[in-house]
Amino acid sequence: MTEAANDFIRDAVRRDNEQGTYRGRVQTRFPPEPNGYLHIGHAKAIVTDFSVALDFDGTCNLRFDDTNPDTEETEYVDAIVSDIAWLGYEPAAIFYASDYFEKLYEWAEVLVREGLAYVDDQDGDTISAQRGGYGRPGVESPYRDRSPAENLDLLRRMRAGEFPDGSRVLRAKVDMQHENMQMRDPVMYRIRHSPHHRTGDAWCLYPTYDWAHGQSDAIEGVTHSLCTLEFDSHRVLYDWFLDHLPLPYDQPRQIEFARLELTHTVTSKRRLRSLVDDGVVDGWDDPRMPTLQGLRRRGYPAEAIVAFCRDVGTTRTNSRQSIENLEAYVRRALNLTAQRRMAVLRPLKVVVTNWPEGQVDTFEVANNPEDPSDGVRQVAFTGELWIEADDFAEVPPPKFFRLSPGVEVRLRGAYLVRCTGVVKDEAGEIVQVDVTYDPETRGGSAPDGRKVRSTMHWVSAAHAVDLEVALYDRLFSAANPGERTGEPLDDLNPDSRELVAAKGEAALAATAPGEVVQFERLGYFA
RNA sequence: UGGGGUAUGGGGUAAUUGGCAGCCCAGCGGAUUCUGGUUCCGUUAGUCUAGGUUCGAGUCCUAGUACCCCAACCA
Repeated sequence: MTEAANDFIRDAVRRDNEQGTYRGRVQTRFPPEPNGYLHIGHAKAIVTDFSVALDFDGTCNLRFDDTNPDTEETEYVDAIVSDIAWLGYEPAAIFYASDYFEKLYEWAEVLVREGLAYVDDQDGDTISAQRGGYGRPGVESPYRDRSPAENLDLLRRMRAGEFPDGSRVLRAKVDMQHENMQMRDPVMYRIRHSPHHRTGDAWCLYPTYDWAHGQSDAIEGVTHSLCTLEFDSHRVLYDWFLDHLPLPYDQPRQIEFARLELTHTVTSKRRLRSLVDDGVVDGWDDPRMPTLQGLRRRGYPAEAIVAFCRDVGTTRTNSRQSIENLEAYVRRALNLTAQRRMAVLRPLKVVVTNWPEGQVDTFEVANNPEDPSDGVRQVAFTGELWIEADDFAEVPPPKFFRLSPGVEVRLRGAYLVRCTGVVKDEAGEIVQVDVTYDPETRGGSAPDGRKVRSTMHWVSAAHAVDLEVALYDRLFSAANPGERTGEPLDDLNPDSRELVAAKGEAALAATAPGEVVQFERLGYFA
């Protein structure tokens, strides 16, 4: 055991180990359905599944829950595999529920022979109506008491493709009066003459989640099947199936935990898909999406996401984390590694009135003050600059330390300058600020030791580059060393461009040709 | 309407299982700082309600309240 983290899941595992339930073995799995891209909510499940296994020297598999051919695609499989790798986890093995279709079918025949499953000829609406409701018992299907022999014959013919979609299902024979709706003879197999992304046309019979999941766990030798809270009421059924089957390993245990929700963030695959399908965003990896690929392009380092998921903990309490908390982890990670650049989002022109005509000065600036080993860069200084409009106030409010008439400030890494006047247009808007620089303060410090209250970002007008393009590309490469997006903002739709500019209140520092780095918030949240 | 689950500062999450309610985010105050960043120090604020057991209750008991999940041939 590497870590002594404390939560109810680890407590349960520890207890199992003490009692020898699984002879000390710990095996989990992350079981996504390949019908969409992984999002921040999945990261929580991934971190939980993998870290519990790792903490107890166990293993965690990736298993695709591909039991519904109508919604699943290889594209999603590939994306999920690479997203998990990006987060830094390596599955012990990659499996598919579809690997087990034959075994599942074999086990279904076992239940049929024992009189624990039957073929129902009724349609979905009828079955649903017969199921009853909360506080209302269900009624038994007229086909419920078919003989095992007849059921076996029908099941085989279902598999052989003799019947059309929806005409028959295989149901578990449990209890139509059961207070738990999941136990009222749940459907195990439905007929679906659809090609499957892996098994092609081999099957026209597909297992439901309930019939596939626990059995897949058992086949793989999973010990602790961690899932989210909404499956709590399925646990009785999970156990019921397993109780009646000849399992190759010890019977796995399902443990539920609360999913991760974030404020201002949509984590419903259905709604995310519609954003993609309706063209509201450019794709699943649009930086505005809460998908792992979107967050990655937004500049979130994987380790920040993992640390966040670990620290919010695993509980059975439904809750919603604030996006600010996640961002705090992102900032913490980026602060250590991100190279700084000066940037100006809302430019205001500054003219250095005593600057020698045509002179260009070059300064060497540290890329990252937090990490001196990260090198330096050259930044050009001229007599015509841009500063952030917010950094100037003609009439400074209380506690405003930046530029205003008569006040001296430091232009980061360059010179101390003092404001000598403003230029306004006919409408009275300030269009230019005049300053004088002190040649003795080259590099930003005064020989006489005098202090200034503020240090500001600046950009040489002649040397500045398009922030939007730089911002997007740099954010990506800051989080993914060595890579570039290859598609700067020009390739994004106009809306997203504006959003980047408006919301990228990059705590930025610095601006030098072409680069941006640290930021506080960037993105789009509904 | 029946069953299941969950309640700890503004948002999250701990408490050696009955023994000083701790930590993160946010807020506030201060120090440092060539990023109003970072870092450091300090600080505000909490056990759903009402009873009960106990020397002692977030934890145990009783009765309430609020919220979440379940009636797909989705997962």
